[in-house]
Amino acid sequence: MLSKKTKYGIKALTFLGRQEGNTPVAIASISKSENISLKFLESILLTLRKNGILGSKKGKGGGYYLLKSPSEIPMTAIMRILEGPISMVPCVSLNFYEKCDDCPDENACAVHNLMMQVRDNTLDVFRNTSLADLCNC
Amino acid sequence: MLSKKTKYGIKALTFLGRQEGNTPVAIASISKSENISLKFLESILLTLRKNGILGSKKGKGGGYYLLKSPSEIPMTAIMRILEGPISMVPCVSLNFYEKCDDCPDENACAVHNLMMQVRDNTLDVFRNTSLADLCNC
DNA sequence: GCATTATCCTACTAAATTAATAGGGTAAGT
DNA sequence: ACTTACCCTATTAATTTAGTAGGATAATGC
Repeated sequence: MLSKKTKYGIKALTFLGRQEGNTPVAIASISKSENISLKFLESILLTLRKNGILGSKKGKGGGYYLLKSPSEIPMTAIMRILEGPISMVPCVSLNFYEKCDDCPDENACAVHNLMMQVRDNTLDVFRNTSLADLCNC
Repeated sequence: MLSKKTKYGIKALTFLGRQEGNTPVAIASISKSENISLKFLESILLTLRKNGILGSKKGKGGGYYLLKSPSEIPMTAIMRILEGPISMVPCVSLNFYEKCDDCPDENACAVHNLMMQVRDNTLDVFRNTSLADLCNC
């Protein structure tokens, strides 16, 4: 299941991508438009900023803005920052790999091989989708 | 993330599918072979039985066995019983649909449309895979 | 330079979910 | 009868998720 954090994060990014120009948008504006708890959203935008997706400006007229054009932000990046691994099991993760405790041989593991296929398919979607695609729908 | 419940359940089913004939296998055997906590596995196999995947036999020589041939058990069925929805958000789920609180219009929701694609791709994998495919690897 | 605005940041808490564990009940076989 | 092995409910511990609290910091405008 997708966490609310990721869901809200994507909605906020889409909202920012749809703005005219690249002027900062206050958290409160996004929060109201997208029905997201202000404080929760605050922490989400903070992690997006720390991970190089957003820039911010303090004080009056401040807020958050995209650092790149939406078409240059692939969904793989957003998903990994917000949700973590794209795979359903750590043992098939490219970026968050971990060995399973119970599994003596990964290549003989049915779950491993099945989830590898799922990962490849999911990855395909995220690799071929940028934030720009989400903004135009 | 895939729950341990689902992971263990798939491993147990694969183990059963690889057996010669269709004689009952004791929980304890599966538990040892696959390194799964006996009591936890017990509850997993119980739900698989209640959902028509497994049959069981009590007393000496008893245990669990598949009710159908592995090739007749699609992964969609197993996943839905063990893990629940295949979609990452309830609003794109075919079997477990739920409306989002925050979203006024699903068709205009970027998350909805993206996750629809992910669901279609994941579903494709599970629909085209049966337990038999997992047993032969 | 002071008031206002709005992000920054840490810590905490409540709720939900997951992963087990405990322990006795029930049926089948020898 | 006795043993084996599933049946079933309830409880608990650990983890994760979602959200809150409250002040610190920086920028802007008068």
